[in-house]
Amino acid sequence: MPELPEVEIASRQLRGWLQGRRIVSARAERSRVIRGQTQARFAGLAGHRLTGIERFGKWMLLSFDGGEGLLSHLGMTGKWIRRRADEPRPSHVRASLALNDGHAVDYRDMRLFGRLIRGKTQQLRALPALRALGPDPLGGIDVERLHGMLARTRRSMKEALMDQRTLAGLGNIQVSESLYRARIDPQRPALSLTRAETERLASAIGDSLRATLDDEDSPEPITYVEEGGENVFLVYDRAGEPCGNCGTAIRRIVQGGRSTYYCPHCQPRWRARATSRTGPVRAPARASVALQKAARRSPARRLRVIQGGRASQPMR
DNA sequence: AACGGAACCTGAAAGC
DNA sequence: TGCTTTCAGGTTCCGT
Repeated sequence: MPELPEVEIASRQLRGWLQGRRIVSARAERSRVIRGQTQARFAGLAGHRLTGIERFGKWMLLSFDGGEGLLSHLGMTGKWIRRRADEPRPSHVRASLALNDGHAVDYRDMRLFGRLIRGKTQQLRALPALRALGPDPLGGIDVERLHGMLARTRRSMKEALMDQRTLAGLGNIQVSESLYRARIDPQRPALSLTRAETERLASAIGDSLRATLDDEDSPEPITYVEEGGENVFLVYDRAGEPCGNCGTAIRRIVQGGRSTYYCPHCQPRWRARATSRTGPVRAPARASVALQKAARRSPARRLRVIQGGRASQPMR
């Protein structure tokens, strides 16, 4: 389920779970998640302690003493979870770290699109997968650079923002959400974006990321975006529902094989030479009454609220 | 070099 | 009821 906000939450959780503990034993299943690597390499984490976790877009780099490292990408369905060591392992667990505090931290991934790469921290940092990434948007966006990146591709805004070299960490949800907030047509050629619009987009991306992060990191019941729960997004997965800003039905189209959601009124079809003087779409305080109603009528198909940091319903 | 599309996986939900 | 199709928040590879 992971885009930047979920990975950020995951890294904070991992930090809390691993910091100050020692890994008693480590094991990985033979699976796609570890591709060419041997299981013995994972076992080599035993005896080590976490020294830090960094996030680069959707990647997490866990550093351990002795220069050992573990690079983690959650793919589509990857997730780090924790249990007491004496509790049974859930399904789809591809790797486990047993700790000296009586807990085990598992990497669970149904669809196997995620990755775990073991190695020296130094080597991992040098991997092309990391080096090719654009800057992380949570640290603030360099508008000049973003404008430059967009200016050199003929692809649509949607596809340009999905490219991890543009900005690292945006995924299918955040791109739809950001373009909606910035009132930009997702089908518009990226190279047509003006400097002013790029500025608007940059702040929309920041707003969208922070909004999702806040939703998922609320102090009380921690809410993760997963199967079956409330849809906290403005347009994502809301085809047919009224736009919270103007009431027009949200539309779904497919770009680069992925769904894009947008409001045809707030994000009018761009035509060459069109001038744009519109301001950013403001997020309704929480969600408009209309949206909340709609959400109750038809709860999102595969978004589920998970509370207390644990899945309320194991994936089977 | 840049682009679009298929491939890689499993499971849930919708469609018939 | 049960079989088939569609869809899913990711990257990577391959042909044009």
